[in-house]
Amino acid sequence: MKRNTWQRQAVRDALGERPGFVSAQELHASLRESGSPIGLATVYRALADLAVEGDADSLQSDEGEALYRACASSRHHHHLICRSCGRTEEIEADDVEEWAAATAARHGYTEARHIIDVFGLCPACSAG
Amino acid sequence: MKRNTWQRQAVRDALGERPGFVSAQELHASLRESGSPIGLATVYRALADLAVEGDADSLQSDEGEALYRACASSRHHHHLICRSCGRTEEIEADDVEEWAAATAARHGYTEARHIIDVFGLCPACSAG
DNA sequence: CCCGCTATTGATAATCGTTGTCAAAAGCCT
DNA sequence: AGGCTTTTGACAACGATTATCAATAGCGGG
Ligand SMILES: [Zn+2]
Ligand SMILES: [Zn+2]
Ligand SMILES: [Zn+2]
Ligand SMILES: [Zn+2]
Repeated sequence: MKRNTWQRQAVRDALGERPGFVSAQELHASLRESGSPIGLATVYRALADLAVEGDADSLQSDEGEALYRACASSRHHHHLICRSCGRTEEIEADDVEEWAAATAARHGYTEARHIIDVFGLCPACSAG
Repeated sequence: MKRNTWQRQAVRDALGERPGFVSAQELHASLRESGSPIGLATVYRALADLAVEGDADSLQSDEGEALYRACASSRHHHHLICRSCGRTEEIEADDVEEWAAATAARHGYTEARHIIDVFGLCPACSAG
C-alpha cells in the first residue's frame, strides 16, 4: 500500500503554492531553500505519482523538460500559459474536444487523444 | 553565407522519404544503414536548420525527444499522428485557430501561440 | 583550374534532465 | 516496542542533445 510521508506532502504543498508550471528541479531547489532536506529523486518520484493519480497536470516544455502543476479540476481540460512568468489558467472547450475526436475519426484514426496548450503573455507580463 | 553540402541535402532527402515524425537519432541510423557516413552532430544541426527555415515541422515526444518531419504545406497547420507507427496527416481547422486566439484574448493574454497535436492509431495500426 | 578563406563537418567530450541502485531510514501494522 | 515493507536519498548510470576544435571541403576570385 501507499505510505504517507512528509516528503510527498511537502511536494504536494509546494506544488500547490505555485501559480503555474514548474520543473522537478525548480521545485526541488525551492524546497531546499525553504529548509527542507528532501532529495531530488524523491521530488521526481512524487511528481510522477501525483501526475498518475490525477492530482497534477504535466506537459513537456519547448526544451523537452517535464513541467508540473497542481491540478484544480479533475475534469479533462487544457491550459493557457504565460510564456514569461508561467502563470496558468485552466481552460475547457467542448467544441475543440469534438473537433479533435471528429478529425481523428475522419482520417480513420482510433483511440484518439490530444495535446492542446495555448501560450501567451499574461496581463501583468503584457503590461511590463 | 550558407553553404550547400551533400550532408544537408542527404538529411533533407531522408526526411522527405519518411511518412511521419522521426528523431534525429533514428534518421542518423537510417542514413548510416544506407551507406552514408554522415555524423550524428551534423544530422542534429541540419534538422534544427530545417525547422528554423520552415522546411520541417518539429514537436516534442511524450518522452521529451525532439521529432521532425518534412513540412509539406507552408501554411500554419497541425498534425494527426499515429502513436504506433508514426504515420502523420497534416490537418487544418480555422475554427480551432480562432478559438485559441479568442480564449487567450478573453483572459487578457497577448501574443498567443498554441500547440495542438492529435494522436491516435492509424487505420493500418488499428487493424493490426 | 587552383588558391585561400571560412563555413561546415564529425569524433569526442561535456552537459543536462531523468531514472536506476541499494543500503539506511521511516511507515504501518500488531 | 518489534517486525515487515515501502520509501528515501546519495550517487552512479543513462539517453538525448550540445559544445569543442582540428581537419575538411564549399565557394568566389584570380
Ligand atoms: Zn506572465
Ligand atoms: Zn481536450
Ligand atoms: Zn500507424
Ligand atoms: Zn494552429
